Amino acid sequence: MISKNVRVRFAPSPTGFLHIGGLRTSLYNYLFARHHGGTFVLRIEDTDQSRYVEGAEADIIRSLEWCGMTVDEGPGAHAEKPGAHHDGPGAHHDGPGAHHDGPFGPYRQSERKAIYAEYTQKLIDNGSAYYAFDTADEVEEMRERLIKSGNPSPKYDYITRQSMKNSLTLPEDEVKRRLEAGDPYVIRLNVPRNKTVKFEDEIRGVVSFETKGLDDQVLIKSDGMPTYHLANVVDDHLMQISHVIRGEEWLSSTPKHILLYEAFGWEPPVMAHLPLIMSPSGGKLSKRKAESEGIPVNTKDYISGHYEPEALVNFLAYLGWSPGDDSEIHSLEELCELFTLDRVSKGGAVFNHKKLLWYNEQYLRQQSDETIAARLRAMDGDLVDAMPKQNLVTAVGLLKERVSKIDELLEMGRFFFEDPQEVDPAAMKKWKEDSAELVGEYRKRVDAMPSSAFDATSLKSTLEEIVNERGIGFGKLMMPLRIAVTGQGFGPDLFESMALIGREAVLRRLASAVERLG
RNA sequence: GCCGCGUUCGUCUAGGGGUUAGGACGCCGCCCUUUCACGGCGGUAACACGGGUUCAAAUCCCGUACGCGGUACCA
Repeated sequence: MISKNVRVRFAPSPTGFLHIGGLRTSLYNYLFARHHGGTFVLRIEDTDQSRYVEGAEADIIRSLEWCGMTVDEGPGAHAEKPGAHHDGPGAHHDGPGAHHDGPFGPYRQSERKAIYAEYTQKLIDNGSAYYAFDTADEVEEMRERLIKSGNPSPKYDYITRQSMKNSLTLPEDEVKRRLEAGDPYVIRLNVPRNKTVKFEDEIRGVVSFETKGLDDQVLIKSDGMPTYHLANVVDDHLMQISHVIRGEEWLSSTPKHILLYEAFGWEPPVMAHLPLIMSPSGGKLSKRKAESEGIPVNTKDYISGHYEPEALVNFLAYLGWSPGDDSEIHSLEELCELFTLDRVSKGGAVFNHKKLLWYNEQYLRQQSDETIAARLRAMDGDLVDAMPKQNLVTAVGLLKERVSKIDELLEMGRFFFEDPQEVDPAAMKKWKEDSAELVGEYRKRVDAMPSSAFDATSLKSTLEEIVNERGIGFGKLMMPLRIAVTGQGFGPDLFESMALIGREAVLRRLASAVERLG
């Protein structure tokens, strides 16, 4: 049974735009938190200064918001709206020590250095950690030496540390002298030699590792920053995180974390390692792979690509989880209700872009024509403004069953807004010898129609007249007409479309097609 | 290499001792539509392999293979 205080965190590092895999991890954390009436914390793991990317944090926050996930605690979680206070432009509440983002702040690890130092000292004091003065080069040298002598995965461990420069091998006074002299050092975890580390993973069951396969993980780097391993344990404890739900790539470093909890004398949170999202060609869905397979990797690409956020959320939720029934479509609220960890699958899940598009269609079609029309106007005002509002709404109704994403409406419906500039080469196969003559005849009759009669019904009966008179197939005139009016071989109902485009433009396009296509 | 984790239709998955192994995406066909789609109906297609345990194994156990992850002063 899940205890009362569920607190989970999404802890991305701001090294780039939010990856789709990170977004799913975040989603599962969010769903779990909401399902149990718990708290969803966002923590920024910016301990690697060399990989820090400006704007990454803002991208993460924006991505979560776009999906509809609300952060309970984290940077900006309780930020006031600009202008709510009379602090004047440029007034800043953020910065080191700001705790208004939640009761356990700060939520950026770079702002918690003092905390890590304090806790690391406890580890030093109780012998669970030690100072190591070896330079990066020296460690590298050691590795190479070991590799040469046939050790495929050299480690700074129980054995090798005995020949390195650290507070376990150096005389006490030299350690003291080096520390006082300000010699650079790292702090390493003192991993015991022969111990079995066991823990129960909510998704995988009992997992166990032998400590002899682990190295003396660096806890504090020489720049004074903690590594992920230390920071994540200290923060999860201090922030009272109840469940750690993260990607499977963390599974093998979990024993180090367990060792740390033990060294501190803390109860570890419940662990749950999620299956990875895989690329269709196999392997973890990396940027390179995904993009070469036409899959956007960054959440921002889905935003700018005009995907429906509900569709992405729904799709991602089902990538590695299922509610156990035959349902497919669920809102974020419903997913919160349904989500449990015991229904998360163990194996990696291949990203299926076509299924995502199917989800996108579902969510697009359930929106009213008016809503979509308004969104179109916001997307491309210039093009869309050429058309009266009501006509645009009608056009949306004609088009929306035929596209996967909202931006495709602009492409497919371009002919509603402007005369076709050229004909789709694929469609030209349907333009035959007699097409020009037939289209010309059709134009003549439409021209002769009173403008009051210019509607879908008479547009259609006019075509039927000609076809019947000549004893030819419907499509014989239908397709050339479509090509002349839209420049395409497919699209919404032609007669409705022509009625919407209007008499003047239709006559103009027919004449132009007869002339240009012969 | 070593350590860990996985493995049910092409893909996402349900099913956890007795099922005609279910659904969804995709694909194919038919119907609707004198057009493209939507929609409706139908079809294709899976328990990685080998041993056990059992009256009975996709399901439990052990191997093997394959895949993936990790093996950093990156997260």
